[in-house]
Amino acid sequence: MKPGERIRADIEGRIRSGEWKPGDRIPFEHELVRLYGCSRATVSKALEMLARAGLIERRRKAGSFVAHPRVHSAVLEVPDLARVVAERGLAYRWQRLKREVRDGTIVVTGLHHAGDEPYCIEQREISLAAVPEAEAEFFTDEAPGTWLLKRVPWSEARHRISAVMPTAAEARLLGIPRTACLRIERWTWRGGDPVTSVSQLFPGDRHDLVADFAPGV
Amino acid sequence: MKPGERIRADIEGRIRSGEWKPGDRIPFEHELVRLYGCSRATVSKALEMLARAGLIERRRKAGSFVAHPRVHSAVLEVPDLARVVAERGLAYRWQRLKREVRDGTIVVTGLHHAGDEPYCIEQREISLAAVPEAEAEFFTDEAPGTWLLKRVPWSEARHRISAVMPTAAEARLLGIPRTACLRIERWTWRGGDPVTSVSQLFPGDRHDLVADFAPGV
DNA sequence: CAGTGGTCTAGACCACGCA
DNA sequence: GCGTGGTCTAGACCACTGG
Repeated sequence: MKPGERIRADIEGRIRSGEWKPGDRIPFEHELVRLYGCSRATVSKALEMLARAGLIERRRKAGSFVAHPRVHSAVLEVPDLARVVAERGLAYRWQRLKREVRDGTIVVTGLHHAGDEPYCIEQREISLAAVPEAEAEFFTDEAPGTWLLKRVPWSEARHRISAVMPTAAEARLLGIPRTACLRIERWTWRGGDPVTSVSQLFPGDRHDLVADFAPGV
Repeated sequence: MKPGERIRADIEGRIRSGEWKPGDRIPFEHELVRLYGCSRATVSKALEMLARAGLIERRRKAGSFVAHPRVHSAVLEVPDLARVVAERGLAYRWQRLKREVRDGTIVVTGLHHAGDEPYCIEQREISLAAVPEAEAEFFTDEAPGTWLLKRVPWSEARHRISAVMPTAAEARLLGIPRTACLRIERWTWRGGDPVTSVSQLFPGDRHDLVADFAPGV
């Protein structure tokens, strides 16, 4: 095992096992240099990775300390619908319902299907200022999300997840009674300018979201 | 500006502006060493940070490339309920409904209130094997989540978010009609052993979740 | 104001993977 | 094979900050 890896694994183990508790000071860099017989750059890099993973907190002059656990954030997987459907062994299909242009924005409405059943209602807006080539697209065969992923440069995004009752029209489209649905809204920017936004509506019994929190993994 | 910072900001700017597009190869490390007149360790560290941020992808022998954007994961904030309620300018209160012990597990049920209204039903399980001192706690004044955060060492967690209809009893507790609710389930482990799990049920119109995705920030 | 972490230089060896 | 990124050594200076 490489020296840096060994240091990281060793300290991580002591923290996860509870031997070193939140708030405890871990050895100074120069002490670790002596303990492990390697250079300070190696020790520093190992500590930096632990700090980035949220396991320790580094303070000038004071040293490095075992961080207090915070289960206040987690990594949310936002899976590709085609993949989710395929993983359940069902055929995926996109069905465009409507496409219109208003105020320099393309608005596309459609249905994602799993097998023969509707799975998700999607309403997508695309800014023509940000993605002018979208004007020539009709999104009949490919969902706009899939199309965008292949073309749009780097972006920031915000998601909002909520539980709502579907309108009568939405319930009809999804082929369900009026029961709880999960709504995911996503806004995407590029350099501060809006690129696209989407609202997806899932029957509550057919879709959920999973988020993991695992410091250091 | 420090050399490493300058390199990182420079490359990041070229990527975000679209000058360097996904799939493009960025200069080799030794070229950047020459361009910026600094050591390879500095260049390497700058590239490592960009790679960790997901902006570039590094491949041996081939070089480093601008990564393709993926909006497939995001950071989900899992806020402290007391804080959320306080931020809305309402009084927070915890009301324990039941506490029992079965199979080496404490099961606590209670209500989080915002102002005078119920805000969330919580059912919490705590493993006595992992947290023996919980046996002496009654959780009448403090929600078990708050109590645990102060005591339990590091942990891994998994969240599941879904939309459900409340049972008649749940709707009565929340003081709402039978309308869509957001359910958040969380399981927490320590070193692979279960520590606690919780199920929280919110009226759909009173709570939602926000997740951000901002590569490189 | 002493000692910490933060950052940098100049060099080196290695493993991997494309040609 | 050979050049790339991955990792490491040994040493240095600096900014910050806690005692």
